[in-house]
Amino acid sequence: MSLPHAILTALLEKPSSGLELTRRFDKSIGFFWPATHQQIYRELGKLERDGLIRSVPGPPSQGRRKEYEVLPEGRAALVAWVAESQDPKPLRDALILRLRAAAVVGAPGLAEEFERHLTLHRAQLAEYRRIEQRDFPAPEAEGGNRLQHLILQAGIGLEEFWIEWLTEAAKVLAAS
Amino acid sequence: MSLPHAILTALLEKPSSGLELTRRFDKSIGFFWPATHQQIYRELGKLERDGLIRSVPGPPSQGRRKEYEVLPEGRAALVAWVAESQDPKPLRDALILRLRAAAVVGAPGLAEEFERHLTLHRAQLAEYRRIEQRDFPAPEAEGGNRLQHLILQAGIGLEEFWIEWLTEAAKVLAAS
DNA sequence: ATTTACATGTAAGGGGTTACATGATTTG
DNA sequence: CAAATCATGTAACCCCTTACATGTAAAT
Repeated sequence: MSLPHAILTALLEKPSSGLELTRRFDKSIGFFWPATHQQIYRELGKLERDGLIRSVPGPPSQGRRKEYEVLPEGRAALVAWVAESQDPKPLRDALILRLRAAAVVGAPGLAEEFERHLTLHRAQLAEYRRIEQRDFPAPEAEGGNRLQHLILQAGIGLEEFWIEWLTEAAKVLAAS
Repeated sequence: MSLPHAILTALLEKPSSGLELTRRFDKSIGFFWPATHQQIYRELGKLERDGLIRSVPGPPSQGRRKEYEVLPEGRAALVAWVAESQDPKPLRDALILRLRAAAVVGAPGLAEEFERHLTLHRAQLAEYRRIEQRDFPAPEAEGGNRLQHLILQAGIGLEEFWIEWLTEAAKVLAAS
């Protein structure tokens, strides 16, 4: 039940159409909850049926832009969801799994794959750092954007971890 | 397509029945690719139909233990999969999402949730450390179990990251 | 014999991924 | 007016999750 609440969050910040939401996801919320336009349209339909959002009035027709805004019921649902008790989802990582398989059947070709992932993670880290310098140039006091910075720091920390681990693992793989 | 290869890996280490596999998953491969017995039985059926594994002969009947072993085709499929080019799956984390929502609608109740997650991650880290001391007491030379240790270190490093980040975030939430 | 544990399986539903379809608007 | 772009939507498939169902073997 995360995607609908991600959409409510985005719509509260700024009422938008489905395609706008898709684009905004691609450069902010999508960093930790990606979604395609198909998912987003489907959820927008459900949220409207459930009375949590509404589209601003106008002649309904396919292909015509529809702007959505959050209703009070939607905001209340989001507040409730934030405080819910939810266990963390267990890790599920295919690359670690492949390393595990390599320990059994051998690792030809896997070292290159680790190098490739290293490059991707370095690029992602660079993007996060760029955003950090743009949005948080100075040490902030208390306030709303302190939380935003924490979120970005989670992304940065995770990428740093993967880069460190992949570097060590690539070294071991190259030696084997 | 990760689960079938996880099963092939486990079956190569030791031919097993479905229930045995489920239990072995719970304390090794399941740490980074969890699976329930329903998933495992389904995949075992597919893998057998595809000719990658076989069940040792015997009278077929429901409720009777069936032991599976990997065929040469199965091993070949696993080797090919290890060397495949696969992009890393983007992060998808509900707790970060909730923090993002909290930055918009407020954070009542979220601090407790962060404390709870902290406890869970500390417990997981403790379990990993216990396994590490049991399986890798001395610094190893090169060899197969160097890869196994790397895998465990990934789990440890991730838990350490989350503990560090959750601690900082809980501090900020408490102050807000 | 009945209960308990073992073992395999079915069914329904949710969410994500990919490919495709269609209408509306803008641009040359 | 033709093409490109914008915008919304459908359909099929796969995997995971949860709840439930059924048969077999061992224990008392």
